[in-house]
Amino acid sequence: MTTTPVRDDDFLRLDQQICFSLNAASRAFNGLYRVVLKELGLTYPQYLVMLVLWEHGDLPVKKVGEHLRLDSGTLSPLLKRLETAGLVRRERSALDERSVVVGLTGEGTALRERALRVPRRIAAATGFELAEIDDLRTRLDRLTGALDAAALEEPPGPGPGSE
Amino acid sequence: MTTTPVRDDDFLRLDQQICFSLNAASRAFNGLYRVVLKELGLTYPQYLVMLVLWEHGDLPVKKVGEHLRLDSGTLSPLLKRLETAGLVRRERSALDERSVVVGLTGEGTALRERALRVPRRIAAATGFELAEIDDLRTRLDRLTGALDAAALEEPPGPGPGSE
DNA sequence: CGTCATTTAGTTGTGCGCAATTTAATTGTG
DNA sequence: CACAATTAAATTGCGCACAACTAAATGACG
Repeated sequence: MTTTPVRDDDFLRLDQQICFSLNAASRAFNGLYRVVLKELGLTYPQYLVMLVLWEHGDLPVKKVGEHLRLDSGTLSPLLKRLETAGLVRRERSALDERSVVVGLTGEGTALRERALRVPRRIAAATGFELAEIDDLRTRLDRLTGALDAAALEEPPGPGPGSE
Repeated sequence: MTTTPVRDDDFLRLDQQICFSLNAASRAFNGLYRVVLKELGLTYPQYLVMLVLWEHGDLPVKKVGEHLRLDSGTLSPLLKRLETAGLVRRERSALDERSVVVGLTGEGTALRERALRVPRRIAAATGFELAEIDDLRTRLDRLTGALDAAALEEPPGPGPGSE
């Protein structure tokens, strides 16, 4: 361990920096997407769902959730809105009646053409080089992995091997 | 311009990576904070507000919002919950009756002692060196600045050209 | 075969984020 | 002083994220 000695007091301020910065960046992204996606009639999470469907084709709700780290509590109402908008269809799977398969309608498929313009506008807005974006993405993914792992270890007991 | 020629098609996938990674990291952070903050009875946004108050003392709602990039639509109900929890007090300013000053109660001030342990647990969970966290923070802040600026320029017109 | 655990969606409830609107106080201007 | 413009909070409405729970279908096992 290369733990640099830092007083809790200082740490509390450092902490605010990183968690807050990440939060702010995420919301700033969201704000820009809101503007750009408005003309497509999509919210940012809806756009993410459409990206998944455009890339992978028809998928059960479960699979969509795995791609986006979202559960049915979030996806069910969201997909219902996409269905109302005429972009997707939902049908019970014949093979497994528990599963609901989400598929693109013609309109949903067609929307992809208009969505192709979105990423360039977003990327341009960041002012970052592609390489830097990629580097940032790598670090963030590593961070996410570490945080998820930690969240699983935190709740049960404060030490190794209780219960 | 060092624009690497990339097809819109590829771009659409790259795009999913960066926006999605940031979103995922933010939610992963949120999840870990949820676990760690549970014993303090705070949500993550409430924790951010407390951090601001601990650092700056009593502040009008407006100032709290400036520190956190949040407006009264978010802060009003949040502060009401903190008030109900007995952590803060809200009083109309005598000098400017429009303004509501948010102040810590004794209980709110005391909570800081217990909160001092939080950052270390979070930082440990990331598995990142302090230097790397700081580097990441810097990049994210730059990103946020660029995105905010872009969001202000986007809405008026689609720019030179299209439509 | 029947029973029970697991899996998959959906529902409910709470809280956040933000746009749009409302209300009240303050400031600026003639 | 009167009156319009601005400012600060609060409220309303919508959508997302997540925990907790329900309902229905499937799979495992004696």
